[in-house]
Amino acid sequence: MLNIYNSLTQTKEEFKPINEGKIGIYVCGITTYDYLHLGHARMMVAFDVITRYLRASGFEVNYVRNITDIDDKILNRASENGELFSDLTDRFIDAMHEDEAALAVLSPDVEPRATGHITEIVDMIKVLIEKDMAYRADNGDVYFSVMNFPGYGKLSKMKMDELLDGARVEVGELKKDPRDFVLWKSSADDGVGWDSPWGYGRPGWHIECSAMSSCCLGDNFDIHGGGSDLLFPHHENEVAQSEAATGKRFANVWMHNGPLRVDNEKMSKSLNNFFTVREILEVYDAEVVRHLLIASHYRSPINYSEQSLQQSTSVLERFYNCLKGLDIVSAKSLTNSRFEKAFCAAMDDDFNTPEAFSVLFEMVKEINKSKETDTGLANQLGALLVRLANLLGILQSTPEEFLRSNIAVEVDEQEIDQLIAARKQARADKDWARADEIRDQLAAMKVVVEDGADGSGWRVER
RNA sequence: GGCUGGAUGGCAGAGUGGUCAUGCAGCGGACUGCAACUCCGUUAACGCCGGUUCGAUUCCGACUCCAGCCUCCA
Repeated sequence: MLNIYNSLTQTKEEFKPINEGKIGIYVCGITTYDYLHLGHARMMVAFDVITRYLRASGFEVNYVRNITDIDDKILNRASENGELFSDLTDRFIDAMHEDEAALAVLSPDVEPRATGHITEIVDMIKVLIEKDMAYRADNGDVYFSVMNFPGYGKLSKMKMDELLDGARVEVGELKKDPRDFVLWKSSADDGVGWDSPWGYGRPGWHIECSAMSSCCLGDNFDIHGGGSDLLFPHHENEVAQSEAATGKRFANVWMHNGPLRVDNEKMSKSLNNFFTVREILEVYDAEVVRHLLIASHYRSPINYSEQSLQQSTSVLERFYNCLKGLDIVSAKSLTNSRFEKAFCAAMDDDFNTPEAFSVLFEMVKEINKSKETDTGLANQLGALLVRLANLLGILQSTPEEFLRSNIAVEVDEQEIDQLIAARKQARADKDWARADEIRDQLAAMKVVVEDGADGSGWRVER
């Protein structure tokens, strides 16, 4: 039984798909005017784990994650660069795909772009105007009329009158109510835009997601996800637009991943603690970063720091040390194991990855013990460990690949092999001084020697 | 000010009305020429004040503090 926390009801609920065995999930993707940052990566990895697990649980998943490729920030940036906005977005969409692939994030099934759905957006706005849920302002902007949608605030739990208190006083008389938000923005005739019944313009941010989700998954679908910072106003506005337009319930379940902090502060450019995925991956292994992002529950805040990265490194070293020497390729993965049951029980409980990890660590201990006594069992457990870890998107390298490479360290394998051979001779001669000297030499190269019963192995120090 | 969430051992981080989270670090052993890896054992926590209860870190209420959102934001 799968339980998911629903932001709408603020409780964990037993998950029941609309159509038996099938799940439609829509996640708010990114606005593509710059490289992916760590907060984006957190969202992508969180929903990657979720969709991986849903598929492993037997569901047929249709995972839709949109791309906002028209927006003021995009237009401003393109204008600064002196390039076409579409060239800018194409460039950063490619970069996004590279970055998420590096983090082992599987591609969504559909990646709709706002600019590819202008027709649906315009159609939805037409319906909203017909239903008196939206109106055209004098300058050609179209606004959603919040006071005409009685359910406004049900997702974010914001009260209508309190919103009024908090709303900024708008300059001009375009909006009838300060809480109203834009559906269609008029553009200058020579600017970027599309023709519409209200004049030349471009879509507002919120309406894009309403139109694209309906288009890809239908008016009512199973799960809508995104970062918790999108809950208000973005998701609240989506609910209002979609339900006002269709008269049907929008998403059944709302899932929100928690924020990412850097050294316990909100990540922002002004605090100078802003990290892009690609600059982190120049220094840290992708699996280490990925582990950091799933070591906490998806709804909890994550603190990104040098120390947390170190901890994730230690964790992965423990896993890969355990896997070292196992023959998991030809071993059959255990089925119906108590470990797998415990792992699934954790994941079935609102995707509790920290608890799932604790099961994986129990397996590590069991495997390490079995290595001496029952290699067949160790191999089988190892195969299961890799299979379960795959649902989290980690342990997908071989132990050698992981332990012997480090993006931050250059190693010369030939030289290492020579030194290890020389040390082996010294040890055979019981020339411990010489053996230790060679080990120090290797250590200076960031190489750690590990002596085993069947010879000496090595790994790179992290 | 409003809304939402949180406060767990040295650090990270789950969870539970009474009995073990887990990882890192620490401590004591084993293994090792010495290490590393690994194993065995072990220390250590539930913000504060009340209430419910035989018993609360876990439920209820007050308080304090923290974070996110209320403005573009994953």
